[in-house]
Amino acid sequence: MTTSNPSGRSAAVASAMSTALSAPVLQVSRETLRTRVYDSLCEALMMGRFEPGQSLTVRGLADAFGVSPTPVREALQRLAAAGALAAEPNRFYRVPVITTETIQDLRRVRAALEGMAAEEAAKRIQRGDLQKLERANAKMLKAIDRQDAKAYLAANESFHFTIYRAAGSETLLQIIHGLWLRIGPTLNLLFRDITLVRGLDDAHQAALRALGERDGSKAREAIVADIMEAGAYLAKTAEQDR
Amino acid sequence: MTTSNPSGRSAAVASAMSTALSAPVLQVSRETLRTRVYDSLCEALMMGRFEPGQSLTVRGLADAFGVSPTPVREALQRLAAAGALAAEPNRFYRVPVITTETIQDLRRVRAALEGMAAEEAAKRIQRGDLQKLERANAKMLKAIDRQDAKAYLAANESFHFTIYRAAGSETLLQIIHGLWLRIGPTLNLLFRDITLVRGLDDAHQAALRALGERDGSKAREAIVADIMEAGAYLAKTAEQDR
DNA sequence: ACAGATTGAATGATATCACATATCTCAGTC
DNA sequence: GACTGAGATATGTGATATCATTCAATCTGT
Repeated sequence: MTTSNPSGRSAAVASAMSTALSAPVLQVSRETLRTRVYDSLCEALMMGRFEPGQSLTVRGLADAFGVSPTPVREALQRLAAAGALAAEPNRFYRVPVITTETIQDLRRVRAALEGMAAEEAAKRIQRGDLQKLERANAKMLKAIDRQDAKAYLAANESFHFTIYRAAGSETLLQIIHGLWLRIGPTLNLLFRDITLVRGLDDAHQAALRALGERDGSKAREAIVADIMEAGAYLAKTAEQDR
Repeated sequence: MTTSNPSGRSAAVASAMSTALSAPVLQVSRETLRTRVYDSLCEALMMGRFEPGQSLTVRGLADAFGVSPTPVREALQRLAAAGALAAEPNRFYRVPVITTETIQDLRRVRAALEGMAAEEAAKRIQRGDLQKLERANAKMLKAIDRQDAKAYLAANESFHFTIYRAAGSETLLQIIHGLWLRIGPTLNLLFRDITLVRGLDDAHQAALRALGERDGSKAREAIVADIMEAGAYLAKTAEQDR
């Protein structure tokens, strides 16, 4: 056992981690081990491979990744500093269980920042990015048909971040990424077992159209609507859980 | 010598650090060493004790703080991840020299987020916080009279963050703090040697009034104006330097 | 049988050590 | 005199060892 969490899922997760990391990317990269670990953990969080409340231990992950505790601890610390993990004093790191208040807080900030990014993206987006958006959207529709939540969420992430990258602001991109890291586990948990419906795609369609027409305020509106919709759904489902 | 930077200021800075940290805060705190180091470095960055371009070394700071390299390395890494320091591979950490493009980028994001925080603060701010704002403002005026840039900047920071804390969003607060960390060294450097003028206070007066009247959009406007003004001044001065 | 004390295992934090690499210094060479 | 390259030095990074703390299971006394 790599961790002591009650759900007992971490061994499986850890082995997934291990394979993810064991592709050493044999370029001349200046990539440090802790960066690799950090990136792997980010992806795991974003893809919902960790459940809220699950505990992560330094040694457990170090074994899973096949590295020493040092870079793992530093990656965990960085995630904790960003609010993506909760660090309990002298205990373990934990995937945070966020409250509905926090969800709403995040939603407000996301709406402001991602809306701003979308508006900016409308001015600068290139044809290639628009095509990329079309493809991501097509993937989402297919995922809905197959009821494949994982593929849906991956395509959704790709769709959004293609837009945000197009905004050309490194600052915005970093902050938005940090926000997604926080909401990711909870979002993905809730999406895991539901039936995906076509309606979820409306806001994306609107965003796509607005970006194509280079209409900044419409693009903003569409993204904000998407965030609000998902957030409302999330809050509703969280409410039911209690 | 604790570092090898050409300006040769780091020894003095380091000793200032040392005294800052050597007050061990003998509470039962769960505070870790790396957190203490991180906080000290944050404050140093915010107060302009480091110049853009200055290099910081793990071992140098460790000596200055009287701790082992480990917690220092982790604090530096965290700052680098937040964009408050630049990490040069197998070289040293460096206080970033930011471009005017980055300044404008930061300014846009700051305007959106700090404006949002001010608007929210207008709804929720308490009488006690308003008094705190008055005091901070009075300190700023006194600092202008004395031409004391350091006191001015400290009071300015206190003023702004009192507002942002009043907004009641931990998410916003963290992000804004991160943005200030990035802009801090450059901002403080430029303010160090100028003659402070009364006009700098206008936006703060307007913000204070708007918050007192609980007028959210006016409060937003005032804060945005303050950011834009300072940013324009900053860009102008940076332009002159070339 | 039960409540409190105790001990042992697990964990994160820190210190120390080892290593690869980038930069600098300064002979030696053309 | 300028340049090249080997060695020295400084640096961040990663691994390992040790420590303090926490928590839970066990033990003990009533």
